Parts: sequence; C-alpha cells; structure tokens
Amino acid sequence: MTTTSPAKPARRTPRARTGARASAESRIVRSIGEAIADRRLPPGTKLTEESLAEAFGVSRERVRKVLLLLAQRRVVTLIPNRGAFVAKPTPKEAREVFEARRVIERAIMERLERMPRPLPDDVLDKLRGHGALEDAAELAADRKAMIRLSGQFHLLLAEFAGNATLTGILADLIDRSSLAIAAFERRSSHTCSADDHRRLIAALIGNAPGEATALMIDHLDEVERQLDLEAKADTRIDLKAIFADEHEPA
Amino acid sequence: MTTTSPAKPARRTPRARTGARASAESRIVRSIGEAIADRRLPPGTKLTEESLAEAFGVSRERVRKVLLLLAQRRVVTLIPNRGAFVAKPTPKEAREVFEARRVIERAIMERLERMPRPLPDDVLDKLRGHGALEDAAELAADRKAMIRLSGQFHLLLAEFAGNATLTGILADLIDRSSLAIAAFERRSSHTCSADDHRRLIAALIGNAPGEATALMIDHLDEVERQLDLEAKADTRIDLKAIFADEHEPA
DNA sequence: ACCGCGCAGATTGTGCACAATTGTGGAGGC
DNA sequence: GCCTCCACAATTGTGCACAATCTGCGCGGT
Repeated sequence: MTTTSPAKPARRTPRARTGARASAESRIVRSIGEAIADRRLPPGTKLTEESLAEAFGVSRERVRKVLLLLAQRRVVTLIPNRGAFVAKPTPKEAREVFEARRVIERAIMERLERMPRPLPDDVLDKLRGHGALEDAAELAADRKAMIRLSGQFHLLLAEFAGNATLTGILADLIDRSSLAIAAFERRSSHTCSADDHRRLIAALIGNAPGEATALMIDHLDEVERQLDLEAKADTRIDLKAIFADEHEPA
Repeated sequence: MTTTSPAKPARRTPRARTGARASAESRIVRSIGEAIADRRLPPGTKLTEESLAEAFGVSRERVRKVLLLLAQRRVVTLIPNRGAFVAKPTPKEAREVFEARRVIERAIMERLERMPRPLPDDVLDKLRGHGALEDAAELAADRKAMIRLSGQFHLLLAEFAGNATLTGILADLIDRSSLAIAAFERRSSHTCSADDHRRLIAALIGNAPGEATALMIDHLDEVERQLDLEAKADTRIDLKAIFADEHEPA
C-alpha cells in the first residue's frame, strides 16, 4: 500500500532489521524457481528488477543477486543492458538436459538397486509417503502440486543414493527439465508421471535386478518424447532457414 | 549525504572507459580458478575483497560478483560477515566429486566409443595434438601446465561427445577435483596422468569395445586412490577423535 | 594470575545516487 | 507517404558512503 508516492519513508526497510536475512535470498530463489517450474512464469517472460524487488519487498540489489544465481543455473537468461528473462531452452538444450538426466539417474538407480535388502524403514516410509502424496495430487487434479511432487520424487531417490554432489547437479537438471517441458510441451500431453513413479517404487522395493533402472530410463524417455522438440526451433533459426536462399545470391 | 564534497571528480573511473567489460568478470573467474587449480591459492586461503580488487584493478563490487559465482561453483566458500575462502573440500565431498566424474565420464566414453569409425580427422588431430602437449609438459616437468592440460584433456573428450550441458557440468567437477587433489594429495604422489591419457587416446582410436571406457574408470580411480582421504578429516573432527576418551569419564 | 568485558581496527554488507544503455515515439526532411 | 534522426523515458550498471559485524587486544575486577 501506499509507498507508490515518490516521497520515501524515513525508514526504508521496516522489517530488514531481523537477522533472518541469510535465507531471504534462497527464499526468493526458491519462490521464483517454483513459479517458473509450474509455469506461472513462462519462458521468455521479462523479469524486471524493480518489479521483483517490489513483489518480494526487498531492495533491487538483492533481486539482482538472485537473478545472477538463477542465471548461473540457466533458469534465467541475463542479457547485458537488457535485463533478465525466464530462460527459453533450445530443442538442442532440452535434449541435452534429458540425456544428462538419464546419465545421472541411471547411475543413481543402479546404486539404489545395489543397496542391501530390505531397504531401511525410513526410506520405505518416505517412498510410500511420497507415492501417496502424488496419488492425492493426481486425484485432486492439482497440476501445480503434481509438477512439484514429480520433481521431488526424483530428488528423493537421489538423496537415498547418498551422493549429495550428484543430488545437487540433478536438482539443477530437474529445474531445467521443468523449463524445457514448459517450453515444448504438446497441447495434448498428459504428464501422468505418478503412474510411472508408482511402478518405479514397486520395482525398487521388489528388486528384480535392473528393473528399476530400466523403468527410470523409460520414464525419462517417455517424458522427453511427450515434448515437441521438432517444430519450435528458435525464431532466429527459423528465419535463417526460411531466408537461406535469399542470402546466397547477390 | 549532502552530496558531500562540492568538487566532483571529472572522471571517477579512469580506466573503466574501455568497452571490453563484459568479459572482465569471466576473465577474473578464470584467473582465480586457475590459480586455485594449480595450487597458487591453496584451500583455506582467505580471499579479501579489497586485495583482489586491487590485484585485478577493478572495483570491489566486481570482485564480489566474481566471488559469488565461484561460490556457486563450490570453488570458494562464502561465510557471512567473514569473507570468502578457497574451498576446502571434506573427504566425503572429494569422494562424491570423483564418483560423479566416473558417472559422467563413463557415459561420455561410451558415447565416444559408439561413434562411427574412423573418427573425424579434426577429432584425431586435436587428440594427438593434445597428447603431444601433455608429453611436452611432462618432459619439461612443468607441473602447472600438466595440471591444466590434464583437466583440458577430459574436457576435450566431453566436447567430442557433443553434449554441452554435460560438458559444463563436468567442467565444474574437474575444478572441484583439482581442489580435492590440492587438499588431499599425498607427498609422495606422482600424478603422471599423461601416461593414462596416452593409453586412453590409443584405445579410443583403436576401438576395442569397452576398452577406452574401462581405462577412463581406472584412470579416475587411480587419481582418487592417490589421495589421502583418511586422516585429514576436518580439524574439528580430529579434535573430537583425539579427545574422545578424555570425554567419556568425568 | 586469570577471566571477562569492552573498545578499536578491519572487513563485509547494503542502500542510494547517478551514469550508461536501450527502446520508443514524434517531428522533420526527402 | 515513408524513412531517418533525435530526444525522452524506462531500465540496467556501477561507484560510493555508511552501517553492521567480526577479530584482536588491553584493561579492570576477582
């Protein structure tokens, strides 16, 4: 409220006194990240520093820092003197991200399959609990929850595998997958991953050797296959292709 | 404020006039990254903003931005209100990084082995050229060059595999490997990777199925095995272990 | 003599003002 | 009528001053 007016209040940061600042940036990162993942911020959206600063009630510098971090993770694109935009992956990049995921998640699944059986109780509990959450979200047709939970599922498996470094890398890749999905999803697609995830959990518990790993690869392939990575090449590329012959002569 | 001094400096940024600014930051990132990799900046070194600013002839803000980027890549550690330090990986993290490399580089090698033979001329040329460079560095006992070239070799293979996303991830992991090596290398180790690399190149050209991949895994295992990941646990842990029995009674 | 307290110096964190750059709309010329 | 050029508005980039915080050291109390 208020504020709007040019006259600035005596104390510009009424709440900034609290020490809980260290997490402020990661909170904003997460918040923007989620908004991008569930498509409230579609690829290409301009992210004006001042608007974000206002939206989150922080200074522009902090937003700037957050944008730098997101840019590093390839979730937003920073164009010098132009500003920040929600990244718009190329089909090539989308394919690369999914291949990278296959590489990493295969390794994770192989590791999980190598774990002694039965799996620890807390692992089983978390797996089943997560499955229930996904079922519920699917039943409620809560698209946003489904997207978030789907990503979390893969991250959960990575955590069980016990390599935090790989998990961190995968977290980035998952964010970028969401972006790729947002950019290239077909109208007609029904991203019903919950079903795949159910089967995966079952295979992991049952432990027919190699089955869970195979299911994971199939799952990732399936998600990628639901994208339309052919037509929508970058506009510039389209133009170059279209006017290719115009350029030759002269 | 008060606008402070009346006399305003005519130009406050004597050198900032040049347009070649966009690359200034990445130049500094590279520069610091290399210094860390070849151990001119050992793990734990304090990186004072002002000193770096002076050293590179840029403003403190720019250094700050660079440090943020390096922190994101886990090459430096940022402690709030304390400053930036060259990261000092834990043994656990070191192991994780090497395992991540095995995961990714195995995939890269498998992909390279699947490429149709003979390999393209430019690939062969670059491989052989790089091999020659490594031999030369080894002959000249140029340790810094050897370290840099060794990293570049792995990156080169990744580039041939054609997945820029994976290559980028691997680049980070290689930087972190250098850190781990700097932190945990045994006195007596002779990091003679050039030899391993030679064999790898030969296997890749010859293409006995699976051989190059196996060599790569062995190579990474060997590099990791040359580290002393047992003793040097974090200082705090050392203390805890040393005084464990003192604590029990009382 | 030892411990705690507080002050001083140094370093990092942050808001702010202003410079630089880009995009846009309108006036003038061909 | 259309194109070009220019000036203005909006947005990003950067230096700077100052505030907050941490470390080290010396002093006084017990």
